[in-house]
Amino acid sequence: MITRERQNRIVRALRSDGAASVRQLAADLAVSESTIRRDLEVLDRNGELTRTYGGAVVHRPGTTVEEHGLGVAEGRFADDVDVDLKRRVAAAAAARIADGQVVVLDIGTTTPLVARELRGRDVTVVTTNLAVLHELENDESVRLILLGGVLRRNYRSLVGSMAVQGLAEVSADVVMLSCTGVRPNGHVVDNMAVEAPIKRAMIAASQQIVLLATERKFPGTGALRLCSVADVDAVVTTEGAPAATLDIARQAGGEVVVA
Amino acid sequence: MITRERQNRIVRALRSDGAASVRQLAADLAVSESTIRRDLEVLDRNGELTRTYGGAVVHRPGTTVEEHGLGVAEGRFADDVDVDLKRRVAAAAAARIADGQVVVLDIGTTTPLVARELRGRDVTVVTTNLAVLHELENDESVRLILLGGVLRRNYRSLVGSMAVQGLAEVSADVVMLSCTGVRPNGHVVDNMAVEAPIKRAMIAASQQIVLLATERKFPGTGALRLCSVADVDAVVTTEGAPAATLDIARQAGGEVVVA
DNA sequence: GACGATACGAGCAAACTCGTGCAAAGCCAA
DNA sequence: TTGGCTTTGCACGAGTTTGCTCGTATCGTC
Repeated sequence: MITRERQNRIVRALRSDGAASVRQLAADLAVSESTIRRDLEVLDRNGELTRTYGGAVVHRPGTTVEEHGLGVAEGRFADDVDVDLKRRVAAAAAARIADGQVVVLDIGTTTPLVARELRGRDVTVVTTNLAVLHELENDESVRLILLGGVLRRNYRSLVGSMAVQGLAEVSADVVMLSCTGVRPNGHVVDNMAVEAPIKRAMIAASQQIVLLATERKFPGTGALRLCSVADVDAVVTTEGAPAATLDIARQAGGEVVVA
Repeated sequence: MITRERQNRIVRALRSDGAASVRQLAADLAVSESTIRRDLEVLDRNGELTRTYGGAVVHRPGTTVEEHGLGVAEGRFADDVDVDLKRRVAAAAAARIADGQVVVLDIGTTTPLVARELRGRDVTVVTTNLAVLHELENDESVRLILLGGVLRRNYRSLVGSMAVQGLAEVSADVVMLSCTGVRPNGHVVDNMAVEAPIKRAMIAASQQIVLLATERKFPGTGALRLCSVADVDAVVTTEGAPAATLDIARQAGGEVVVA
């Protein structure tokens, strides 16, 4: 059997029961326990479940690699490559943040990975992203400001005018912006109507804009224009991103970081 | 059996009964008492329950870091009597809420109990209380609005001007107000400077005020005046509350509910 | 305050689970 | 087919969990 399909079956089995043992899974899928252990290790690293001694449990809904954020938006399960790309982008982005700075972390699945990198750092994080809250809730060193809003459970975020209003009170050093697509003409776009105004307010509240976009976001999808890559101070991306689009940013004086 | 799953079963068993003995749990889960003791120790340390001699009781809901909130204010450990009083107050308060209403839930340890009672109900909840968020995060039927603010980890709440600003956008049917004390002269007081303005804004945003105060809050402590019991539409309390203070509310046309 | 009963935690041996290294099997392209 | 690569199952040393025993601490009762 193909690895990916087996892993999907494991996730489904866990979803239905909430937990499963290595032995049980090995019996159900007719493979050895070693194989199950290897699969569980991968799935754990991708945040799709939480490994326990002797088995695994479903990850607390939507904490890291939300099947919603990724599954809904892109029509498939997060796969190793994508999560890995995001993790590299997140690490590179976090490295740009200096101690004492105020950072706005956007909605999305990449920003919680940035948040994780910021653990233990002396920074202030502003967000509407509950996954970010979850990452930093117990970290005393990070000052965390949660913008208000209506809870959108599927995306683990807060939206609405309250978030925009709250941003009016914020002055940040940098915003880590995520999006659903970057067009060949340099337009940074999103496909969520409720998020777009918040993203625009985040941009307005921040001195510097850092765009987080793995190669998969070129060109991506989405009709709502947030800004242009020419407006951003830095694009953090991966090797596969098209040079032509990145050049638009470079020519406008923006930095391009390939993680 | 998987450790984690067993611990979840223990917590569930406790939630349904409120308390359980080591012997009973060992029999139910078909493991030795030693194992149960070890599990209880872990769960106690995580704040998910409170160990007692011979068994355990549910920790005051809101879990984990919650003991700071009350531990700091009222002494080290969860107090069975107090939790029980709060639970009764919370149930009586929740019973007052009609379907479709908008409810503001204050900071504190009683309001998460109200939130739990509201699970599955068709209501809108407005709060700065992360313990309330935690209770309702996965309940699709409740519409949840989180006010913004700076995370105050010890008290699992959001404070600051952003919360007050956010409340300006809110029009609620009722606020479930908590406090640290109700003076014999009827003054409802609190001892947290950062919370008082938010509580006042909550009152302003709501048509009706319901004060949640177990008998322990009479007279309680605190120097910051929030309002008078004469201003509230209902006081939900317990048997031991002084009649004289409650009469102030009654004479002003307020309802008094003894849970 | 003393006593018997019960509960507690530490220590220990046995059972179980883990991850890794390795060889065989499976797959793909040339 | 061959050759290179990935995946799988097994063996094994290391680490974790479990149930038992035993000395100590706590509870309820006298």
